[in-house]
Amino acid sequence: MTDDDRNLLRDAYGGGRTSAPRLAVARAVTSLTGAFSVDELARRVRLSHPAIATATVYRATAAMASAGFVEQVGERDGKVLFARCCADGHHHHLVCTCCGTVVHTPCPVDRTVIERAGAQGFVITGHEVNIYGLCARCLRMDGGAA
Amino acid sequence: MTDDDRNLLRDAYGGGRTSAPRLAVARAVTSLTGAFSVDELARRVRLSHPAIATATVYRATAAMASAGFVEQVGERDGKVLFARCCADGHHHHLVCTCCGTVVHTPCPVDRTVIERAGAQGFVITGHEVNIYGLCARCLRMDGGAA
DNA sequence: TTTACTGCAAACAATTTGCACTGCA
DNA sequence: TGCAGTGCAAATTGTTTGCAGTAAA
Repeated sequence: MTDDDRNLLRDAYGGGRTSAPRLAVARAVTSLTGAFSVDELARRVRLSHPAIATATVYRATAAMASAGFVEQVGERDGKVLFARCCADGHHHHLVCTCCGTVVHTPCPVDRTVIERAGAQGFVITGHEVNIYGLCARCLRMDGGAA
Repeated sequence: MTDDDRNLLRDAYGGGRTSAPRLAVARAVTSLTGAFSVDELARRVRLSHPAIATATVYRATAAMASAGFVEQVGERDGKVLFARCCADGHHHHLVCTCCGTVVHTPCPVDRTVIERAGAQGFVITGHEVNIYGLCARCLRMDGGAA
């Protein structure tokens, strides 16, 4: 257990104990470049730690989400997608439907929408915005393959 | 079976047979003013037709969605929310988290977001926008109650 | 007569939870 | 030593599906 490991655990879980499974899950998250579902994360974790249970990965993911280390960035096939998120402030995510690459985007729900809602007596309390597309790399591969 | 019923069935399912369960489900949809989950719809249907199975309501809802008679407008408690939608063109929905009232709103994912994505080599292929809030009526009741 | 539609129940899959156990602090 | 964290397996829950029966066309 290095200092780096301790720092990672603190960042990922906002405190708590330093166990091997939690470290393995946090490392797996940092090793993934884009969006992932919990079971994809669990599969990745098991490459190096086959004994770690899926429930543990779910619990660790929930802890990381509440610590703000990962964010929910949409869903695919009925599974929730998460991604590591370093960006500050309110923003949303473009998720590549091919490789899962995540790009930040400012919130498109702007003053106009809020005012128009207000004009109808509606007060907006929250919103979900998930934008899907293809990243530059996948576009190239798609073009090359097709 | 009146002509109105036949018209409703045609609108709701885009054709197909005129059966009592399908008519009951379509009527229940028109009787609901806002967003509903499938099991809420099923409960409503059973007020008048207790024998109609949940699976039938799911199948009817899927048929109505593919006919464009209802649209998915978000989710709540892990359940997909649908609503009757008469609006044309691309738009999204403001859903009152209190009573389910649905209000249409233009798509906030505008040129700016698309261009910014394009600048990063990203081509947007789709998006989900669900906006939640409180409608005028619920705001008043909330204010009055609190 | 054909077959779309239905009811029923079982299947499914993502996620959560109960519980006893382990090992970090 | 105490309790957070874990593994395992069962439970939960929204939704789908297989199948045989019914009824619309």
